[in-house]
Amino acid sequence: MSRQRVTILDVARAAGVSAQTVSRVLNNKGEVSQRTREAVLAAIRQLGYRPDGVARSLVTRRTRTIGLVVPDIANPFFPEIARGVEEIAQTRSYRVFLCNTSERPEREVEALRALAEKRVEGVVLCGTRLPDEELEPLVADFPAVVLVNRLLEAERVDEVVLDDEGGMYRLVHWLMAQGYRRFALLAGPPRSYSSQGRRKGMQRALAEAGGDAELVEVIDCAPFIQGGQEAAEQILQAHPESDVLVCYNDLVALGALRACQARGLAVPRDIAVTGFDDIALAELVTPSLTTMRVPKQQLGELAATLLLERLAGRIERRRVVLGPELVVRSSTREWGRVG
Amino acid sequence: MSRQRVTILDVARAAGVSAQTVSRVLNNKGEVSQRTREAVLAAIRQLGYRPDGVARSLVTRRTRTIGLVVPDIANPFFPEIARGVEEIAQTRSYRVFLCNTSERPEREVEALRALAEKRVEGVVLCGTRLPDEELEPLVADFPAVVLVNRLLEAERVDEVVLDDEGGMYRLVHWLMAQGYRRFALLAGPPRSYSSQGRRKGMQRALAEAGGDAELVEVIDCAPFIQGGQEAAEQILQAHPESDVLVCYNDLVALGALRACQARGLAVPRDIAVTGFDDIALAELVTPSLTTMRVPKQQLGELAATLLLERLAGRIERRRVVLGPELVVRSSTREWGRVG
DNA sequence: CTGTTAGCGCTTTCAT
DNA sequence: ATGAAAGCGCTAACAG
Repeated sequence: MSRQRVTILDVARAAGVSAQTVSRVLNNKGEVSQRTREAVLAAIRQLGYRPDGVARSLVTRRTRTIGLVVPDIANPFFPEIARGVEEIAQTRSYRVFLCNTSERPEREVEALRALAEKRVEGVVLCGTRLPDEELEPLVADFPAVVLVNRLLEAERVDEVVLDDEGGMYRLVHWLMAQGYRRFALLAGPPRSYSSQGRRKGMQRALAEAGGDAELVEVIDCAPFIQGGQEAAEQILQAHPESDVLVCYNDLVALGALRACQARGLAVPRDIAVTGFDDIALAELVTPSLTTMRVPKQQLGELAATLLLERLAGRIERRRVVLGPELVVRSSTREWGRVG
Repeated sequence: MSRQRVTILDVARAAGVSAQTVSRVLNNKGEVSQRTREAVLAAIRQLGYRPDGVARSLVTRRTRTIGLVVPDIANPFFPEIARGVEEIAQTRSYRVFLCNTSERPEREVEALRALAEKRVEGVVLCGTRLPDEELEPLVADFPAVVLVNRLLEAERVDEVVLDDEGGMYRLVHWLMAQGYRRFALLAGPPRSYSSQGRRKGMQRALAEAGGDAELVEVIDCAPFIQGGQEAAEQILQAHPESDVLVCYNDLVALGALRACQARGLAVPRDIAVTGFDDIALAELVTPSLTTMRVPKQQLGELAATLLLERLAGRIERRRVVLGPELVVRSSTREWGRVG
């Protein structure tokens, strides 16, 4: 393998034409006679020529590249989003830089800076922890930005958000219909956008119920199994009268399940547990989780679609709201079986 | 936000120096007086200048970019690998293109072509399905390639592989020590590298046992829950005397678990089930899975490390073999409790 | 310590 | 239908 790359000029010489003509057949631009086209193609094949995307990008000022920034690709919420983004991008010959921030805001900043220097045409930014005033100058560096599960009033920024509040409202509403009355909320990280929406949904549902149902306790927790387990232990200790642990997400719900098990409580007989997100785990654990399904891949597809639309020229901002869907499984009792 | 990018020349003019001097302070190269350095820095800040990585790459011939090709990022095996790769890459200021092939060989080819045009410096290629003769010319396009779980004798190619055979051998050996004698193998896709190794491990362990233990049936299956369930159903039907279903991976084992459940068989009392990989699910399902833990993130970290080492100048080829580790959980009976 | 010149590999513009 | 010239934004090489 030659370390010296073959360039468009080598091809031109081999085919006995100018570089310009080679460029034309490469890009199907301008008229080229059948004869020359074939000669050029033959030379390309023979030399194993591959156009240099870097040089091309420098002059066209397009990189056909976007960035995807996620807190943690190993968190089961994000791989499906990544797949959705990649899937759409690749249909339009875009490539995706994956940036993992390990949940650290400073690494978000760093990733965004690096992506800007790489001249990506746009960025899909998921679950950012950055405050508005930090985010604003950062997103201004890109021709297009789509925020997933975060709002920001800024030019050239579109948003794909989940209706967290509505989702939680419907879940709690349904739980009340099953006869549940004493709710404990394992609320997730207080500063997260999703967490705030889900809290509101819970509050709204309870407010509507009047004095009929009550929120026994709200406790913040890390959005992982461990966080859920610890939060649940506290709640079971302080408020054994709770009859359902409503969890920020499925991982927290798994932790809650374990805490119940550890105290010898049967789910859903003694106490119910609900999740949120519907990650793959949710239906595979025992008992399987009643949860709100978040269309994760669709979230990613939509984000990429909005990004590419804007790159294609759309000016006005768009915000798309996706609704989660109730999935009833075994971690809650069915209507009529409430004790 | 100005759509017209500010260039190094703008900075130079603003600071009253040449472009070269700006370049020097940007790259900390050559001596620059404190005074000018500050003037340049001030101009950079004031103009909001960001160096253009594309232009820079064109002249330096380095993109500080690598590619990561995976069959399916939503398959729980790969996100951790991706995290490992990204983690290492980012410590050296490299960025990672994520390419999802949806398990389709033609998309692997396409991804590799695109990465070559983007002039990535190297590629980490996971679980490729391409035959040697197709793979060879493709990898020749890159200064460095690391194959994960696949071997290929080719220049500038390093390999990170799992000791599938040894892992399966140890698992079966341990199962025999627990008293298991009639093995059924849900073997995964016959052409996969991992699958072949795991089959061999099983055969070697049984061969050593002499007539003491037997392989009741080997059945190929898709490496997912569904595939495992179907395969297990066939086996339970045709060979109800089997006393352990040894599964290609954890997902297959989950399918097997379901098939057992569907037939009213208790695991591990009536029949045992084992997995492979130790994805997050393995410890969360009921019964939790006895499995071989594959150090997935480490696989990714190692792959990226080898890649960067080669880019840094290493010439000789390296093959690193990682050993999986037995994790005993509840889907098998413990020694002494064999009925 | 700083500037000048050249050129990375390609496409754009303008001729012919 | 094809070619020549210019230049994208940067750094390498050399000069001073």
